[in-house]
Amino acid sequence: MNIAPMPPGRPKAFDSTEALRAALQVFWAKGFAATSIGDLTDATGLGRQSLYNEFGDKQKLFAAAIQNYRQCETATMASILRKEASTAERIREFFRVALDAHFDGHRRGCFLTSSIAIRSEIEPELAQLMDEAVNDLRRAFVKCIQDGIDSGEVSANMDPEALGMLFFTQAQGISVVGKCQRDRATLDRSIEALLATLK
Amino acid sequence: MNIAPMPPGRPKAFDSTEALRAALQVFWAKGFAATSIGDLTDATGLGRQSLYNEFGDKQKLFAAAIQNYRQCETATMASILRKEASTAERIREFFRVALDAHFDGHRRGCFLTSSIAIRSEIEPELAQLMDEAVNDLRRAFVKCIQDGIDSGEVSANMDPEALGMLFFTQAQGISVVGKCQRDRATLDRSIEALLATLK
DNA sequence: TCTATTTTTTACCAAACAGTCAAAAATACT
DNA sequence: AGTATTTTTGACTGTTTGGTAAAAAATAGA
Repeated sequence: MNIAPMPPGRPKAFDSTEALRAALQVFWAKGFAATSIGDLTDATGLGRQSLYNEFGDKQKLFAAAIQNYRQCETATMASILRKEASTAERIREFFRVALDAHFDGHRRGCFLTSSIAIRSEIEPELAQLMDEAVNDLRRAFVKCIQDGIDSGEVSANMDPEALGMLFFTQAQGISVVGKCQRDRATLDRSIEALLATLK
Repeated sequence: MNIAPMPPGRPKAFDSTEALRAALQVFWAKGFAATSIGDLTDATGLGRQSLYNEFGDKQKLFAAAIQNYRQCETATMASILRKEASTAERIREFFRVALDAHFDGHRRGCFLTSSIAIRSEIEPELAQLMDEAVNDLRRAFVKCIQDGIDSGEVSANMDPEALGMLFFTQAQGISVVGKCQRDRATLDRSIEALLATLK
């Protein structure tokens, strides 16, 4: 495998995905409409023109941020639901990690959840992108339930689509509720109550 | 009881709460940051100056919209949880009404849910307002569970705070998920699965 | 009809906005 | 060293923004 030959012209003074991650943080913290190009150049360190050269306009950059979030954060969370463990244990771990990240850190909730909540601020073409990204997680929940049915852990009478949707919706809800509810213990107990549906 | 004496000066050409409701619709549809004063004057029919005279600035108007939503929509939904029926039946009815309104109508989700999701767009003083408003609903769920425990319908081993939080979070989640999930039937079945936690 | 008071209308402002252009700077290749 | 190519810099544009000022219009009471 050859190393890519150096292209002619002045080399870029920034790392593209690093800049994208910085932009994502701003969109995540402020939302699409409330984020200005100035906010983005500040956060990325890129000059205005460099930002436009690299990512196109504000909306294209937002789309790229969604994609990056999907590939990094969403994929990581979904992978928890595919671990080698019982269905209940995987789901418990999912919510534990989600709540840890939330309460120990940013308290910003899921970027996709917030983006969907304000989707009307943005163009409809982006809506589809958000739907696809968030559906990765829903499908992962459904698959996790199905695994439990296959292994006999979960009753075969159960409806994996409905149960998957239930857990998925709860995850979305927590992303919102976590912003205005600082009592984590009650949220932990509510998840334990939810896990009882598997029995 | 006397009728209010007509004040001096030119009479207002609009109804204040009617204008507020129109403004609420715009904020609900577009979000705070993406709503311009022009959008608001268009929707209310008020002149720019009349809008400022009546409601103060954009943020104060948004606060008034939240209050109105709390008193109308949130209160109506919470009252379903206090009806004369079993705990399970009240909750089932709650979600039925919520999903009916969503899928038959605007598909905009709960105004409070969306506002909380983008709360960083707005001033922190408004955050408290949103928290209080949405907590009305959480408390209504807790009370509904407690009623079930008192009547013997729900096991006394259950934790009403945790279960109330569970249902409340699910309601918030549905408000988001409903925007990108057009399969209502699965949502209905997920609610039935959730109601099984009461047994 | 005149005065006091309030709302409406119209015009306006400075700031912020998204996006563009053209010149300057930095590199690879010859 | 010179040329081709690309990125960076900094200025610029027309528009939209939230908010305000002042005059015009509409009413009650005298």
